[in-house]
Amino acid sequence: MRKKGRKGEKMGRAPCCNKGEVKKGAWTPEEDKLLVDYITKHGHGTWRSFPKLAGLRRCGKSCRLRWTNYLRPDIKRGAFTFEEEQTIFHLHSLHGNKWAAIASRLPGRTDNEIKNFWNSHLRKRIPKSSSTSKSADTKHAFLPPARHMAEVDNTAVEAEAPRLAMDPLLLSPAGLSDSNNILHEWSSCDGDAFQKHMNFDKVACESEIPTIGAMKFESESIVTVPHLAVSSTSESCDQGVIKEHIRVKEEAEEIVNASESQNSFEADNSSDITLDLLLDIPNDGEYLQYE
DNA sequence: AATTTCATCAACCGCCAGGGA
DNA sequence: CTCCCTGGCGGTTGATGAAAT
Repeated sequence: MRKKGRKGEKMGRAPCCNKGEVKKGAWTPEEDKLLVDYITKHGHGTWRSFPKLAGLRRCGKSCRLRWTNYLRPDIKRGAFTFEEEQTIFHLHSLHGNKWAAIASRLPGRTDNEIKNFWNSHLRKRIPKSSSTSKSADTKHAFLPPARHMAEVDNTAVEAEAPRLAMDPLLLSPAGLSDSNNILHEWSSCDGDAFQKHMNFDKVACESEIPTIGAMKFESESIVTVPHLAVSSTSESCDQGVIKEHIRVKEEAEEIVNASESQNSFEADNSSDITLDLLLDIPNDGEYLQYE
């Protein structure tokens, strides 16, 4: 939702500060000291007026960012721990790229830091689209072609919602008009499957890739079905993944069957198709031939 | 040793939501 | 109710150093 410009003003956003007068780029130790000293003594007050008061030739926004991302005393620096990685994966599976929300659950870590860590480290462990999975390097190969929840952020869900709502296999009598509800429901399903597969991954593959749930929309609820997405470096691990995947599919079948018994509006032969859609399994079992 | 490529991360940019006038 | 200001957020960029050639 864009807001209207000011009366009598050209459309377009007014700059937050005079670009000609403010300094940009890396902060110097002197600037850091000025910023910290002032905030320590007076607090930051209004960020817009902060630079002038603190004697800095910086944009207020830049000052805020420098403080919140780097100079704040409670910031924890250094490598992320395994537990933190797990937490990030978990929260990302729930919230998508809501870095601030994720950061709020990781004391001492900033949204910027988490975002960078995700983009430079964790994202690489997520499978690319199934069409490219076969040619992907085997070091970070995934079975089967699965869609990580990381890719199902708000935008994706919103983009998918109309299509899903029109999909006869997934059609819900209640409709899917509100993607926030989808996310909400999704979030409310937090946990067990994810944790289970995190543990599985850890034991079987020493991998930290979480799983996701595939969604099936029912009249008043969403059923989540666990999904495998495992980074693998060994054949034995792949075998384990396949077995686990089969087991998960069986579990999913039970869930789908149970739901279908309450939703007779669906086509009779839809369950298998729906299940495969839920699991993103190619019909020809192509992924099983994966090398 | 020089050059190129890659990875990381601090910082910037533009958009949005919330609140006050 | 509308407009405006501010803080906050997420995506992207660019500087820098490390690794590879």
